[in-house]
Amino acid sequence: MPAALMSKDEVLDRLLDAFRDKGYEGASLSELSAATGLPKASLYHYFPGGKEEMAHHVMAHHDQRLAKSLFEPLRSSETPEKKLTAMIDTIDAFYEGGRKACLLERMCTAAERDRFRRPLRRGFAVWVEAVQELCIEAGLSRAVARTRAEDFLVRVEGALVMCAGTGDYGVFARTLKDLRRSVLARS
Amino acid sequence: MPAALMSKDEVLDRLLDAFRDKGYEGASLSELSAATGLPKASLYHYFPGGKEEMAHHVMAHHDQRLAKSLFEPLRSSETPEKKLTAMIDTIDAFYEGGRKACLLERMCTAAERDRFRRPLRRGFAVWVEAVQELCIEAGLSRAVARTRAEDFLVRVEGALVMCAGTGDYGVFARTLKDLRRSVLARS
DNA sequence: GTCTATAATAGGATAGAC
DNA sequence: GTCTATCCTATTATAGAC
Repeated sequence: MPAALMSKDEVLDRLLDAFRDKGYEGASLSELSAATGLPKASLYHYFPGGKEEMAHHVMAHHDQRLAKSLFEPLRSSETPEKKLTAMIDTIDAFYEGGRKACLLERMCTAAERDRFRRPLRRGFAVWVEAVQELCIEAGLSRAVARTRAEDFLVRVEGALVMCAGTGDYGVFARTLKDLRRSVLARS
Repeated sequence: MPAALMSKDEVLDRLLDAFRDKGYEGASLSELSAATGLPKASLYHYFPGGKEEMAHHVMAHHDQRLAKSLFEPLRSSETPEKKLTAMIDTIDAFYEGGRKACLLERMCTAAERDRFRRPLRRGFAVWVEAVQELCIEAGLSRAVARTRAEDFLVRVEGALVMCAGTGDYGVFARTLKDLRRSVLARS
């Protein structure tokens, strides 16, 4: 990628930041250029398909990051409770307490969302399945685990929307706090 | 507004639809023109401030609609349980079972969101307060009612995001079903 | 491989006839 | 009040020098 000044991951990190801050249509090539420090023509050199290709690569990069920071720790030999705690801590950090938006949410509310249907479905599905497995491990039935996992995502995404709309980040903190105690609970 | 061919409310309804479908940056003037049947110049005649003014009027119109369909019924003399049921039925219809997006969510994830901070805060606040009052009426403490109400909004918004991302509208149905029984519950 | 300069197009906004 | 025709700017995208 950029000679050796910046790694591919570094570039993708910055594009990810730009997309999740501004959204797909909101992130202009000028901003993507500024965010990466690369002139537009250089971006096109790496991503001949333009903005759409950048977004696809960013989504794949996002998958990687979640896989490493969120899902990999779930495969450890800790108790489900400890793994849940770790996951929620990571989520809190990743979204900076509700101050940063979710890439998936930004992409699925984009006017061009149809072009990203596959990676979006996949992105949500992978996450839901990870939480579901954790619930199963904690002794919940497959069906209950599934709805718990979907509800988990619903509340994280919803809390991020509320924070963006109101500026009250306490909602995110309280949502995570409640999820810590409710996700794996019996009954 | 348009001579007498279309009422102001009709125009605003169509603009509302366009904005909540495409988002603020995604809804181009050409699309807004097509959605209303009015040429761009006519739109500028009614909204001299352009797209930003249109969005502000649409948000005010949205407030009106929610006030009438969601909040007004809450002032009836029915039981809180019945009023909650009515509210959730209305929500289900308004979002077409999760197939239609929320205007507030679309606007607060817009790149230009700063220009709509006031109406966004207000839009969320009015809604939260309405649900909070309902919870208080049902016998919950002010503090509990507040978190219940915020959680209500969090889950509605989150379910809409999940539906948009996955195409699985069962999530919205299940979320509403769960809210019907949990929002006013004691404990 | 990298960047300056520029083309092509779409978007927001207006002029001015009717 | 309404619409056709047009302007200006920003945006995506590319050519081509180095």
